[in-house]
Amino acid sequence: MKYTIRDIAREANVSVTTVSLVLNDKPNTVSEGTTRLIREIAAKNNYVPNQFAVGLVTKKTNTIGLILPDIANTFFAELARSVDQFCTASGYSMILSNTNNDPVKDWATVNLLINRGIDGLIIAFSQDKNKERSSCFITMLEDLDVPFVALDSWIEGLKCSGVSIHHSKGGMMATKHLISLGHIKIGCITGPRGSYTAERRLKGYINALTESGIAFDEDLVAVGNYQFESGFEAALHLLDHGVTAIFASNDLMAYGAYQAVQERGMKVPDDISIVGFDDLFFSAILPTPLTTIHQSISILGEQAWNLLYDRLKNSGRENEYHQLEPNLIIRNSTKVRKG
Amino acid sequence: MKYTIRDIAREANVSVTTVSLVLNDKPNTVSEGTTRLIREIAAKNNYVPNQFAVGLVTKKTNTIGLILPDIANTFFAELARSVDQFCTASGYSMILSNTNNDPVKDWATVNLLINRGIDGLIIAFSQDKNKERSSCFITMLEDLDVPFVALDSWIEGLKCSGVSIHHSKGGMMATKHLISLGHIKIGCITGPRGSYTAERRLKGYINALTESGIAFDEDLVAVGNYQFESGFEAALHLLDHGVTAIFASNDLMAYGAYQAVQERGMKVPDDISIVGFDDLFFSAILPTPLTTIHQSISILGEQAWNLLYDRLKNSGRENEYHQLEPNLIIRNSTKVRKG
DNA sequence: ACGTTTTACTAAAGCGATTTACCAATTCTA
DNA sequence: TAGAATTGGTAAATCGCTTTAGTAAAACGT
Repeated sequence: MKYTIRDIAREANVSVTTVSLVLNDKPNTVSEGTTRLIREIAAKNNYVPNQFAVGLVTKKTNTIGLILPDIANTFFAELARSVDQFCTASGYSMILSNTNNDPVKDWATVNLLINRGIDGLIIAFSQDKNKERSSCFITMLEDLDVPFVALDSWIEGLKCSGVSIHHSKGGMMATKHLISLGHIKIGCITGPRGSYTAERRLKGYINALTESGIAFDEDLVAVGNYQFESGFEAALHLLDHGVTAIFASNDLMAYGAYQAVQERGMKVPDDISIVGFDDLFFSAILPTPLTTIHQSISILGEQAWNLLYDRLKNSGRENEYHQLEPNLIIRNSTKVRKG
Repeated sequence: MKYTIRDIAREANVSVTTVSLVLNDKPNTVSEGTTRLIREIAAKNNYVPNQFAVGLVTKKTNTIGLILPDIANTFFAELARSVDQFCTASGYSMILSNTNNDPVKDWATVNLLINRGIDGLIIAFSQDKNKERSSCFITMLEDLDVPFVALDSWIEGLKCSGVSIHHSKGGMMATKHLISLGHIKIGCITGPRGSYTAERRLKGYINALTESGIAFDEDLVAVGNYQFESGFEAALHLLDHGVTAIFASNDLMAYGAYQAVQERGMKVPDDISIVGFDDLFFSAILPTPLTTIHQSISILGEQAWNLLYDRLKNSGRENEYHQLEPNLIIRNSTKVRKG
């Protein structure tokens, strides 16, 4: 049926112990000749150990879980690729789960993956408005016996390791850039209420305004859901309030804003300046390339993996939360205010 | 340490066999009282069977593998979401692996996943120019004891189930559209040599030309690699050969072609018509929306899952290969030839 | 030359489930 | 009332690996 360690042992005329020792590079005293022979036979037969058997003994699966709110969003897709790349390089497999931004599914998925026997978990939380549920979730996560790290997002109050861009600083940089161009009526399209990333970016926007002595105006904040369509709607609303510039909490919504500006018969950046957040691949190739806050997705993925890997190999680690420096990329969608 | 079936047995004063039978709803003759007792004890202690032990015996994990060449490509990202959605709805988990379009990694990944104990596999093959290796791969796949279905792509000669768009028909529709607008010097940017999808789409292009009595000119075919940058380079090359229209084998390369046209100081569609393939989300929101061949990604994912599920539940199925009808979406990037 | 190391390897006990084959007592059936 | 069927279970093998505790023979030290 399947080629097992026993078959190698038989072929090499040694015991399974010897084979196991050699193939796992465990300290041993097997002669060089035998070692080579075993390796050759294993390679020739394309031997791969049965992970159930291994896992049953070692309690390890060399598999991690990655929980993402929206894999179809380019940002998360690239994040998935990055994490996958680093974890496969370390000999781990990745189980990917998509939660459609549903916090209840976050919960369910964590449980599911735990019972599938993952060794660790990387999770980009869905937004959750429900404080009580969140706090149950926190308890459950902190009681988990597998290590996990938060990626991109975070739940207020959760003690854990994680990595994300410095969202509020990013929001601040974007807004200050607009202010430096002479804009005063600056609209903000935020992500969904209850989303950690959205709240932080909004915070940055508000801080920038305040620091520059511009009064914060509730009416200039429109709530989106990080999707294109919602950016379009929100921008329409802001345009009606006479803004001359818009800070969109992600690029996708910024694209929606472009469309809204066009709909109103105006032009980016001549009439309206727009700055986004994420720096998706498309932002650079747009006919009017988007000024935006760059997130280094591969570094995000790498650090998330490194944090998890540390804990996998060395359970007693302290929590670390890394915040990556945002990077303002100035392109053609922003310009000095007219008149 | 962990609560096992043995603990339940001890607590209920029965054998592990009895517990196993009850908890798995296997045909048994256990009395109602004992059954209830066992269930209660299991529930009280929050018993979850060790999946390694289960998998070691049953060889089932309720997990499938999805192998994709490039998760960062929006097309595949959406495909992943679609497959994930349908398979989680049926109680399965999905392990996602990215191969970076490396056929050697296809091989390795299949083996890896098999040994991780997946029950089935959905695979979008990487292109492979190496005929000999392909044929080894085919042998290996056909000998596999888990069911698999090919998605989007296919390996020449492989007997299997699968689903994809009708690539060549799509290529033909795109090209005929250009011909109907009066274009004669039509360039084609193909995907990588050896890629099934690329070859089929190219075939459609050639057939359209031939059927319309236009001589096929090798010089008007430029090879890309499905990435933006390669589309840019290829288009530059084609423009040098005086084409008035370009059929790009995917949208990403079509975006590259837009850029090349701009670089040459020309305009889409006034000077150059462009048609793509995939109909990514972005194609519709571009300032000059792209005329393209629409693929229904969610149907692709659904059908792939359905085919696999059929085999999972009912191993004796015959192979089926579904080809989805392509759909030409006419937007603003194509126009009647000048002059 | 005799004890000690080192070298090269092995037997066997798990890991935690499933599953097959069987058993003893009770209840039917003809 | 004897044999068959049913009821209510169990023992033990097995899945494929890791790991501990050896062992026999060769090499070494003095």
